[in-house]
Amino acid sequence: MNSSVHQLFRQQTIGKKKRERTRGALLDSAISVFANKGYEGTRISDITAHADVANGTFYNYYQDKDQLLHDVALGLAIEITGRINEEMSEVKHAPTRVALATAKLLRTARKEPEWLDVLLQGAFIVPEVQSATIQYLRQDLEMVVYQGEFNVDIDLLLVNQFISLIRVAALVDPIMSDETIKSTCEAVLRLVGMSTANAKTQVTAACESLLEA
Amino acid sequence: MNSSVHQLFRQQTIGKKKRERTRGALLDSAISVFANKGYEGTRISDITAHADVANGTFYNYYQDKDQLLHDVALGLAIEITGRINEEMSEVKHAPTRVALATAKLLRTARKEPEWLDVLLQGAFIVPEVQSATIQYLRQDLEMVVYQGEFNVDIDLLLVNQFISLIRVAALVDPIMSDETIKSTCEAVLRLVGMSTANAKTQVTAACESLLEA
DNA sequence: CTCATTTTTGACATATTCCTCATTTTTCTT
DNA sequence: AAGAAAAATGAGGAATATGTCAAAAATGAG
Repeated sequence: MNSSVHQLFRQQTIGKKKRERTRGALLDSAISVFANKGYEGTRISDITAHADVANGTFYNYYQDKDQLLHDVALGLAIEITGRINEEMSEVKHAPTRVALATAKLLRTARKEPEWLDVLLQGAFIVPEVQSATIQYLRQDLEMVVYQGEFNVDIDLLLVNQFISLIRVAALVDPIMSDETIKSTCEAVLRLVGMSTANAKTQVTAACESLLEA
Repeated sequence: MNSSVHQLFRQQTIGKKKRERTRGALLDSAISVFANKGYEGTRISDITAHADVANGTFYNYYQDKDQLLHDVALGLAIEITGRINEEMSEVKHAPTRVALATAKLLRTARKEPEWLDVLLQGAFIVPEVQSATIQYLRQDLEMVVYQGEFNVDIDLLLVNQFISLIRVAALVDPIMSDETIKSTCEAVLRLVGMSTANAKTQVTAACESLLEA
C-alpha cells in the first residue's frame, strides 16, 4: 500500500525519532483512507494496511478513530489556513481577502482533494476543528462588514454557510475546475451581500493572477 | 420501542394488507433510526428493534440498508415537495415562491426534524433522490431568472448550494427558530442575487403570515 | 369458522472488526 | 558494536453484525 503523493505529516517528522515518524505515517494514511471511504466507513485495519504497519501498531498511538480524526483534521486546518494567511499577508481590502481566501482554498482542493475532504469531515465531527475554522473565517468576514462594504450579521450560521459552499464545490466538481472556483467565489460574495455584478468583477480581479496564470 | 410521533408511512398503509403495513412500520422506524444514528451508523437490528419486529423480518422486505434508504428518502421527498407545492399553487411571483418554499421547508423541519435529516442524507447518497430534489428546485429558481428579477446561472452547483444552506440551518439550529428560518431565507435570496436590503423586505413580507401567525 | 397461504420468528452459522499482550524486532545512545 | 529501551508484531479471544431457514403464528378469503 501507501500510494499517496502528499506526505504532509511525514514531511513534518523527517529527522525526528521513530515514534514521530510512524505517527506521521498513520496520519498521512488516515487522510487517504478517510477521504476514500469516509470516516464512518473506515476500519482501523484500512489505515494500518495503508501505512504498512501491523494492526496492533495503531493502538500504540491512538485509542480510537476519533482521536486520529481529531489530529488529522486539526493538523490539516493549521497547515491550510497557515499557508493561505501567509500568502495574503499584504492584502488589506476585505472583500478581496474573502474572494482570494476562497479561491486559494479551492485551489488547494484541486491539488490535494483529500485534504479538503478530510478537513470538512473533521469540521462537521470534531468540535475543536470547527471552532478553529470558524475563528479563522470570522476575522475576514468581520473585516468586510467593518470596512462598510456590505451589511450582514456575522454569526455561526453565516460562517457555516460559507463552509458549506466550499463543501458543495468539492462535491459537485471534485476536479475543481476554474469555472467551479469562480462560481463559488461569486456565490460567497453574494452570500455576504454583494450584488451579482460586483461579485463577478471582484472575483475576476482577485483571481486573474491566481487562476489563468 | 417505537416511540415516534410521525407515522408517515403507517398512515399511508392503514387499511392495506399486512405486508404493506409492516413495510410502513419499517419505513417509519428507518426515519427515526437514520436520523438519530446516521445512515452509516445504523444497524439492521436497530431498525427491526424500533419497529417491534424480529430481526429476520427485515429481509422479507429489503436486501440491504441501501434499498431501505432509497424508499424512505424518496417517499419523504415526494411527501414534502408535494405538500409545499400544493400550498403555494396560487403564488406566482418567483422570488416570493423561493422565499416561501424555503420557509415552508424549514418549518417542516421544525415540526419533523427527522424528515429533513433523512431527506438530506438521502439526497447525498441516493442519486435518484438527488435528481428528484434538483428537478423540483430548478423550476422555481429558473422562474426567478425568467421573470428578470436577478441574473445568476441556474446550474447543478447553484441548486446544490441551495440544498446545502438548508442543511446548514438544520445543523446549526436543530430547534429551527424563526430567527434561523428568516436568516436562511435571506441567505438563499442573496445567493440567487438579491441585495441584502431587498432580501430582508422580501422575507419579512413572505413570512409574516407563516411565522408569527 | 376453517384452513391454505402469507408472514413472522429467532436461534444459529458465518463474517467482520476490535483490541490485547506476550514476544520479537528495531532503534539509537554510548 | 553492545545492549537497554522503545517500538512493532500478529495471533487470537471478545464483541458485534449479517443473513438464513425450518418451524410457528397470523392472516384473511370463502
